[in-house]
Amino acid sequence: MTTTSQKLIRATELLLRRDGLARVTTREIARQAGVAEGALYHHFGDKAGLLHAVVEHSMGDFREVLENLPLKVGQGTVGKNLEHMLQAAFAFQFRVSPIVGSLLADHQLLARAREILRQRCIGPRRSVDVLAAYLQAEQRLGRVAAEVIPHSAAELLLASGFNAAMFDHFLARDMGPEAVCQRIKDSIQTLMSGLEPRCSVPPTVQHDRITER
Amino acid sequence: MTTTSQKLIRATELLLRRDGLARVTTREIARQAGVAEGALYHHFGDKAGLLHAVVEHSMGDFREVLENLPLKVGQGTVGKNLEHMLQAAFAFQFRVSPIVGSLLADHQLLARAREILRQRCIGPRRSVDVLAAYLQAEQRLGRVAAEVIPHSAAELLLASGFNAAMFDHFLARDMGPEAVCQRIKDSIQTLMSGLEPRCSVPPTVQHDRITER
Amino acid sequence: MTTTSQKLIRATELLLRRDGLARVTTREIARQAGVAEGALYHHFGDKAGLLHAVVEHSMGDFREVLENLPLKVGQGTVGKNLEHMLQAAFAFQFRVSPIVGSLLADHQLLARAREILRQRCIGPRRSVDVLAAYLQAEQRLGRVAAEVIPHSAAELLLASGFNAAMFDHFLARDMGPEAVCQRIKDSIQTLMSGLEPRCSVPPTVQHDRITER
Amino acid sequence: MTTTSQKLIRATELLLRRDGLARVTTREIARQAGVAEGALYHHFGDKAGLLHAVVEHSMGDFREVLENLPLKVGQGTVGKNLEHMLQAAFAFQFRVSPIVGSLLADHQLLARAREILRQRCIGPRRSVDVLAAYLQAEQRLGRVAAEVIPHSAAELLLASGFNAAMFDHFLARDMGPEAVCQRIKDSIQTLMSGLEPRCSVPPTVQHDRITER
DNA sequence: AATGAATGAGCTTTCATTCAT
DNA sequence: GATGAATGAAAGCTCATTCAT
Repeated sequence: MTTTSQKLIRATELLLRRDGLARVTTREIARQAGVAEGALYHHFGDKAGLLHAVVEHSMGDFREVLENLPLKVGQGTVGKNLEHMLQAAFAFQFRVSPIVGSLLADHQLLARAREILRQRCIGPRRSVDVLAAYLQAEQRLGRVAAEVIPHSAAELLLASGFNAAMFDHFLARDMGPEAVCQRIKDSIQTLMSGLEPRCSVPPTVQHDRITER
Repeated sequence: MTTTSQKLIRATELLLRRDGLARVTTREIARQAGVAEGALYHHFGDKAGLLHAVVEHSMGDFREVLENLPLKVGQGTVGKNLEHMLQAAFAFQFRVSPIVGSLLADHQLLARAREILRQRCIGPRRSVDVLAAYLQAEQRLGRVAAEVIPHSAAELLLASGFNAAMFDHFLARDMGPEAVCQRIKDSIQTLMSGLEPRCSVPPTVQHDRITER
Repeated sequence: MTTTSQKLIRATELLLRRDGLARVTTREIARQAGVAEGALYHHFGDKAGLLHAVVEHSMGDFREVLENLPLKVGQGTVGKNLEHMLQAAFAFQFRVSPIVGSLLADHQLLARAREILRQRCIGPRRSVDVLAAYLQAEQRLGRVAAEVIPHSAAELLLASGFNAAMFDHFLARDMGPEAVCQRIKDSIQTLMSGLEPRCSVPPTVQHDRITER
Repeated sequence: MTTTSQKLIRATELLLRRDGLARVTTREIARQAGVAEGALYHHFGDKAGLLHAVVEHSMGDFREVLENLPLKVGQGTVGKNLEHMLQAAFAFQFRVSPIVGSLLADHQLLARAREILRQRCIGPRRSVDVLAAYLQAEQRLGRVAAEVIPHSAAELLLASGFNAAMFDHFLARDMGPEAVCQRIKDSIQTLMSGLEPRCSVPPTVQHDRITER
């Protein structure tokens, strides 16, 4: 059985992605959910309340993945660990991107959202901090190069996913899951190896695998 | 002398950053600019027209920097070239971030903006492509490691700046120019060196390549 | 044991005085009474039905006092008889003032209330008539001056109380019982003696007892 | 030429008297005034603002009459002076009665109205004070009986008019101007002469003074 | 070119009322 | 009798846009 609140949250997610907050009216949400407009106010107080419920719902298992990252230090390979984390991050970022965009368009909503995120220790800054801490720990074990600035690397990795989510949204394109997966792998490979030529690797090897897209 | 259109564009930029599009009314824009509401319609046709004028105005010299990037191939150092490009990119991203947010909140506006950007070859995809082409060229010269996936590296670098701009906006913080400059340098250093320990570290530790497709 | 209907009536009286009908919702009434909203409809049919029950309940012993007034003709003093009657009238007027206000704001409710009052011979006009009849009877006995217009005097006396009740409500002040009592006594004294100087009383006597308030 | 604001004020007065505030919608006001709903907000900010404009407009020349009352001390006859003042008072009270009633139904509006009245020194208390001061001055001249309590007499007189206005409204009756005029004259005559039989009646009958405090 | 009063469609929100449990 | 989630009509209000001056 789907409850009224669930119907409303699902309808809102759908419409937000399709039309953008500014075009999504409470009337339309109720219609799409197949319930009366009043139900929205009964369950969520107001439109903003519903929006925040949608954000919560969008978090999925990202939080859990974030909490477990510290346990991975020294386990498996750094690349695999990063990959797992970024998959979860991207799923989250993809779901919230329509809302984050909308919040930037309304600073009143934004202020309210910021406060909620702060209270729950789940803001964007926190993700960066957790990832940076992980990288630093691996650095101590010698599994990450000493020259690396952990915070900077963490930003680079997470920004990549967030950016991709925003672009998908911006360009109204919809990468399939395999494309997403490959994009994440590519980012990690690039960041793992670094731009500077390695001493041992002769620069004679030409490769061109990534150019046709 | 400041013309009426200039006054309107400046007022809009200010209010967009301060309050977000959803809270910015034509009345408020006119008041802030010190002109009548009707003037807005004389000069820009409608509110969306004004918005697009603001985007154009926000581009600054970024376009020029982008055009000149191919000429830098093989010149100076890769790091310096990237740094110069990212500085200009960030300045642009910082200015447009309030507008990008607003566009994501209103897919009708977004569609119109997308069309304009496509016509002018100035969309976000274009920046990535130009930067990727630059990196590939440097790679052919051996100034960038062979394992690097140019497109992926370009995304990583630009995403970093865009992300930072969005976060500044999201968190209502305002990094000073020096902090911005340092952040960009850090990103480049991190990406240049790569996460994997360099040759000096005994190469016995095998790291998993994530290239299997 | 307090029944559900009693709880609802009390809650309504309280909220009506505190917030005014326009701000009193059925939900709030139910909450204050500690019962479900539906109960209101079981017991009173609709919100207007509840309101009329509150009016009935507010009548207290005023009706009885009114009925007994004719029996007082020629008994005790005119002043004491009037005082007793006005005390009861004021208590009633004080209780109904929030409701009278509300009725004046909604002529649909008002029409319904008017009908009920007419059927029960308890409208405001009836009070004036009863009091006027009493004064006329006393006039025949020579205990009230012959020049007095009984209906006019009755209006003056009742208006005074109604007015005071409305003002208490309007000014959100709350005269204590002693102040009310004194005000009624003053009104009666003033009306008893009349404004015109009495032949026998020399106007040389200065008095100033009432000026500091 | 009738301006938009004037049209709105007139329409509101009409509808308020006919239907009561709770039944008067902004849509209906605009329709009756023959202007767009937005005009209401352009000129008065909100519905409450319009209401206050209606009150101001309803004041007519009452304020002026009130200001001039002190100049009448010792002039003409007390009865005529009172009559003139009460005529103006009633005209005002009659016009505002629909609004006063409505305010009592909505304490939020009421609070705002109270504040405005206080700032303008034009509340109901002020009228009583001015009239009481007049009576006291006449008392010093011996033109009003020494036993009279000026404040109480002032209340009695003004309450009479306010009450009549409320009743006209409550009973949906509409006294013609002559009836109003006569009622006012009757009230004054009654209050001038007083209820107690005059000297011609043997003063042997002791009446109880109710002054003990 | 510039003005700003006027417009009115459409928004979010409220709340008396119903009805399955 | 009692409950309270669900309803949906209708309210106050906003704001991009027009147009006579």
